Amino acid sequence: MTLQFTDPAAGTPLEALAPQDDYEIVRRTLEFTSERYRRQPTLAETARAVRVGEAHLEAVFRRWAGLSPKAFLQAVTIDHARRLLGQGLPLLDAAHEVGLSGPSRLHDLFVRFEAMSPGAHKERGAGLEITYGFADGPFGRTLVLWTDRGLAGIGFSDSEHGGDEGALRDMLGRWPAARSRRDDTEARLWVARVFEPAAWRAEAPLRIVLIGTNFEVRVWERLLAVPLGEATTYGRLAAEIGSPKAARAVGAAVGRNPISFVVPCHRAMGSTGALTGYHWGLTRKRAMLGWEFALARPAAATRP
DNA sequence: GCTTCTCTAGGCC
DNA sequence: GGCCTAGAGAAGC
Repeated sequence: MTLQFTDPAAGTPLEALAPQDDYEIVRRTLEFTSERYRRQPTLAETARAVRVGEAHLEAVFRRWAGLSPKAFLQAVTIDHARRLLGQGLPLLDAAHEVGLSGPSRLHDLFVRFEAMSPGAHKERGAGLEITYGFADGPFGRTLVLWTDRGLAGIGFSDSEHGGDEGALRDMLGRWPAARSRRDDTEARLWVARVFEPAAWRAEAPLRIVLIGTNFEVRVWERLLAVPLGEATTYGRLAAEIGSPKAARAVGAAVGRNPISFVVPCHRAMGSTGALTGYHWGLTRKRAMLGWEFALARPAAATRP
């Protein structure tokens, strides 16, 4: 399927890959292995539990992440998370314009954000015109919401979250006074733009609108500055926005992030490297981190 | 190592 | 004020 992306800010036609069917196998693999992380199961055991052949499992992972199942699963262990945190991130000084991706972030999803005024937020989305739609993506069935100013929300539909209806209620419920209409065709274009690394280009930044309280928006902006393939902690985020003791409040704000994946709340974890939580399920958080790990280290992907 | 306890900040009603 | 958190660190096992 070939998709033409119509956002004037982003522009080029691109092939949609979105191997959404592979995600189900990846998800089951992650669930199985994280249940028994003490004793890492072999490929054969995993394939049996996921009810696919070993060769198929291998092929799915290579197609989906560009890594062997073994390499992928190593990338989502707690040890690896600790190593990510150990690297540390340079603190940005207060004057630094966070959120806007610089040219140095070659592999990242380039984003230009706009924050919704507190006034507009108080009115619970009154006056907002939201279009939404569902499309398949690499992390399952994806709900996208947008306004004429850019992308406003991303959520996921699965049985744990009440299917399409539950996901929609969750997302639209954040702006109950907004008017909304559905457009699945354009939603497919958004999903292709967001989840296709080839479309991440500095000269065609993704426009997003952050709609939240001042505090929430500050946390989300800071999250946008965490590079792909790296991780941070809630405590570190708190220190970076100038409230070093507010780790818990930061966690709450991160949990309310409306634009999942784009605002990389999956790159935030507890101080021990434990994943601690994710609005759309810990398995999905783990999958996103592993997927990004593969993307950030293409060299490691090809090594046996 | 994991679990429990205590002290938290901030948002929201 | 009171009530929630996708927290953190110490203490105990």
